[in-house]
Amino acid sequence: MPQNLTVCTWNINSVRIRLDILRDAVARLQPDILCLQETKCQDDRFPLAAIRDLGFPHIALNGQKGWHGVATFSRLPFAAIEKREFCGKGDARHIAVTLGAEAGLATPFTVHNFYVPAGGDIPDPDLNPKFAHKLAFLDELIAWERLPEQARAQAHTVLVGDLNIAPLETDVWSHKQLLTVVSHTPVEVERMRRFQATGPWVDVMRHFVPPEEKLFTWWSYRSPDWTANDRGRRLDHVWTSPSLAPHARAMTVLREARSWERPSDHVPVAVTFEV
DNA sequence: ATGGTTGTCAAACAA
Repeated sequence: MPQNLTVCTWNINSVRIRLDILRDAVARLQPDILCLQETKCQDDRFPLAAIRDLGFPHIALNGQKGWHGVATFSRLPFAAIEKREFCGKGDARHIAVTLGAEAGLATPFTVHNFYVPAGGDIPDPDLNPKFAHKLAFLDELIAWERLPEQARAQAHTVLVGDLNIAPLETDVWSHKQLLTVVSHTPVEVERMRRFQATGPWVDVMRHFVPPEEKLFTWWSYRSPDWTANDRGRRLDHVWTSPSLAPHARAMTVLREARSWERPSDHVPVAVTFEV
């Protein structure tokens, strides 16, 4: 029996102060698997009861005090949870969950949830250690041996998260003006493409909104009115293994969430798969 | 060209 699985990703920028709009996002998107980034909450302070009340009994956490942090919630049970550390810094920037037979799935379904370093303001690794860290993080992703090739071909895998890079010209409000702005510089975009080629990973959001059209998931807080000239970027992504891409049925970028009370600067993105 | 805002945790720092 095929079933629909909706996977949602959202950089929530503090999970504890946004439980109300988290509830609204869940009501709108009805995800089966919800991946958050920038939870800014250590694991022993996580609002587990509130998440369970939203309909997610299965919770996988990788948090730290004050900043970063990722979390993945599920309506269906996990067969496995895995966390990876990058750049030997102890940062909480990745968690993966796998759903299997316990969740009623014949083919295991793995979801990687990433929070890639933002990279600071100056796009020069010699002058800016945060940009150097971002590039080193991407180099580790490129070198990441996920699965043997044969297993990779059969597995259903999703990679979501705030990747902090807008690769296409239409992923930013002005390609020309952002070429020297961290998130859209050629050196980052080139590394992202190399990482994408290792899967290979399929940019499934662009199966629903063609690459010729602008598509954003983030609008800066530093603008008095985010709607005024739509100066956004697509920093949040949903990638799939080639085997899973044809199973994608729908995609939503919940733009309205940017206007909710006390919003995150990112909005949720959801993709529904028939598996 | 510059500065603009938000969150953590209580002074800077990160985004």
